[in-house]
Amino acid sequence: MESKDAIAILKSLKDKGIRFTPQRQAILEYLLDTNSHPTAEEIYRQVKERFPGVSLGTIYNTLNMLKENNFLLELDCGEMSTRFDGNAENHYHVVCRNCGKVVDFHTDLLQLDALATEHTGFAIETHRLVFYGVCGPCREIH
Amino acid sequence: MESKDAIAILKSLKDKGIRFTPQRQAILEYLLDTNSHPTAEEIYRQVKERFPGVSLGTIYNTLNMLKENNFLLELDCGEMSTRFDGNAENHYHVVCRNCGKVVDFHTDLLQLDALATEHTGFAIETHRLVFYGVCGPCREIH
DNA sequence: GTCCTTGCAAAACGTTTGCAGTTCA
DNA sequence: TGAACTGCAAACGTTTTGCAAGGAC
Repeated sequence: MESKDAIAILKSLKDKGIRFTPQRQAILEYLLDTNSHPTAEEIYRQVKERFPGVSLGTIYNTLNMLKENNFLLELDCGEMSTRFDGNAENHYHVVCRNCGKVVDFHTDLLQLDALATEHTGFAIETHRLVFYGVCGPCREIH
Repeated sequence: MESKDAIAILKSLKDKGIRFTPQRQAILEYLLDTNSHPTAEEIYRQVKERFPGVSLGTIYNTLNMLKENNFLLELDCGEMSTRFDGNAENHYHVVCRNCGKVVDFHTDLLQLDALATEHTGFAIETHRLVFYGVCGPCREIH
């Protein structure tokens, strides 16, 4: 069902001395299984249902480990708190100013990096693009 | 020297019942005069040199007021803390992964909004685009 | 057996809020 | 005069850190 496999990812990290723990497996499986862009607190609540004793510290520990290894994307969604995206592949986000919903949007805009390099002389490695607006359902209400 | 005038901006806000205070003038003048994308703390330190008694609360108060009135842009620069840009016109940012420098980069990419609307059905109002890479000087060192 | 990871609690961090006194209009 | 604003300090929510116990390899 999942395009990526939590177990495979964790095993691939063993070379770096990163250990496979059931908590990490549960966190990663949840992240790969959802497309809801959860906050750290939401991840904590979900994982706690399978691991009642898990601590928020472990959630942050694992999120930071995954971020450092590029298996996780951290999103800044305007005024909402930080959210996480288990899909670190190239895609963009659209945030509803009214209900806070975050939607993925896949397209290929690699030419933007070349444009930025040309203007600034930086060696551009990546970019982050977020759109803000009002989603379909919220437009009907207002 | 400045393209915008702090006094003119503050006077234009009087209609909304927003008062002109010397602290606000000092904060706005500093923001318009710098292109260094300061953090709230940096703004506080700078303004305190002219107003030794100014409080960090007043800095945040003023920054929020300016944000609400679209005279200020709030930036999320990856792992660094929030930074502010006194130039709220359409432009993009390039962040150096090595030294943290933030550089402006002006270009017109309004067609991106149309692309996002087409893909998602949102009424897109604005977008935020940040590039990450390594700046010229840092490339020479490494 | 080693040392990485865990849970817990306290601390740190950036930002917001409450309040009494002050200032602008 | 009266509402808006100030400085100060306490509170807030999120994230990080310290440490002793536990678990992976």
